Amino acid sequence: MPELPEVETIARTLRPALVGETILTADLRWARSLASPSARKFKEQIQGQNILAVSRRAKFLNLQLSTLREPQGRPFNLFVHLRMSGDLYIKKADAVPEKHDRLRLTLSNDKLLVFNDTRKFGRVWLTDDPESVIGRLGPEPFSDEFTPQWLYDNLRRHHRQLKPLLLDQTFLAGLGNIYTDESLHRARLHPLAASDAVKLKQAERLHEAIRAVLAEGIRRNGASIDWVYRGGEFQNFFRVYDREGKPCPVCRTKIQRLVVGQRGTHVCPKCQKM
DNA sequence: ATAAACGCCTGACGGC
DNA sequence: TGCCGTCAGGCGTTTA
Repeated sequence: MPELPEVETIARTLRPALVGETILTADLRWARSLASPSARKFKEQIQGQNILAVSRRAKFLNLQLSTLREPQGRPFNLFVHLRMSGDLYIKKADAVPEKHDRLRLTLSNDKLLVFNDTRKFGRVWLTDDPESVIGRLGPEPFSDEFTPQWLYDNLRRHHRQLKPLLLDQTFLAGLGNIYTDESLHRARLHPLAASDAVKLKQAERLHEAIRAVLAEGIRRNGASIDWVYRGGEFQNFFRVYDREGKPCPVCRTKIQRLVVGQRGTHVCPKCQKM
C-alpha cells in the first residue's frame, strides 16, 4: 500500500491522537506480524510505554517511547512497516476486532491503536536499537543530503536500471512503485535507462521531479487505490501510473505498461526515450 | 555487482 | 454461479 506520502499522511494523522498516550496492553492476533522481539518480550516491554513522538523514516512509522521502568537503559522505539496492505488507525477501546486486525494496542483514554493488514506482509519491531531496523536506508528525499549533485554522483556509482535503483531503499528512502513511475515521467527518463548513463541535466530534472511528485502526494494526503481508501486524493492526479492506454497528459500519446524488476511500470513512449 | 525468480498473503477483477 | 489466471502501493532470500 503505502509509500512515503501515504506513511507521512498517517504519521501526521496519528500524531495528535497518540502523543502523550500510554500503551497499556498488546493483543497480537497474527504472530508473524511481529518481526522482533518474541511475543512474550514484546507484551512485557510495550506495557506502560509512553508515546513521546510519532515520526516517519522512509516508509517506516516510528513511535518514540519512554518509560519510568529503565531510566538508565536506552528508550524503546516501535517501528511499523505497512508493506502492501497495512494500515494503522485509532479506534475506541471497545471496538470489535476486524478480520485483518493483526495487532491491537490499548491506550489510556479508552483508545486503541490498530494495525490492520490484509495480506500479512507488514511488520512491527520494538527495539532499543533503531539502527538495527532503519540503519541501512538511503537519504530522505527532503533532506539536505539529497541534492542534484548527490543524485548524479550516486546514480553514476552504480550500473543499474534506473527504476529498480530508485526503488532500492538503501539507495534513496521512500519511493515505491507509484511515485517512481510518476517521477520518471516528470523527469522524462526511461525506467530501463542505465543509471551510469544519466547526464547531470537529467539528474537535476529527476531530483526536481522526485521532490515535486512526493510533495504533491503529501499535499493530497497520499493515494488511495485498490480496496484501501484512507481519504487521500492523489490517485486522481496520476499522470502515468495505472493509466495504460490513456493519453499522456503532456503529449497525448497512449501510456504503455511494461514490467521492470517484476513491477508493473508505466511510461509515455514519446516523452520517455531510452 | 546486478538482476531475475520466487516466496510471503489475501482479495478483486475479467474471461470463460 | 463458479473456476481460473492475473494483478496489486513491498521486500527478503536464493539463484544465475
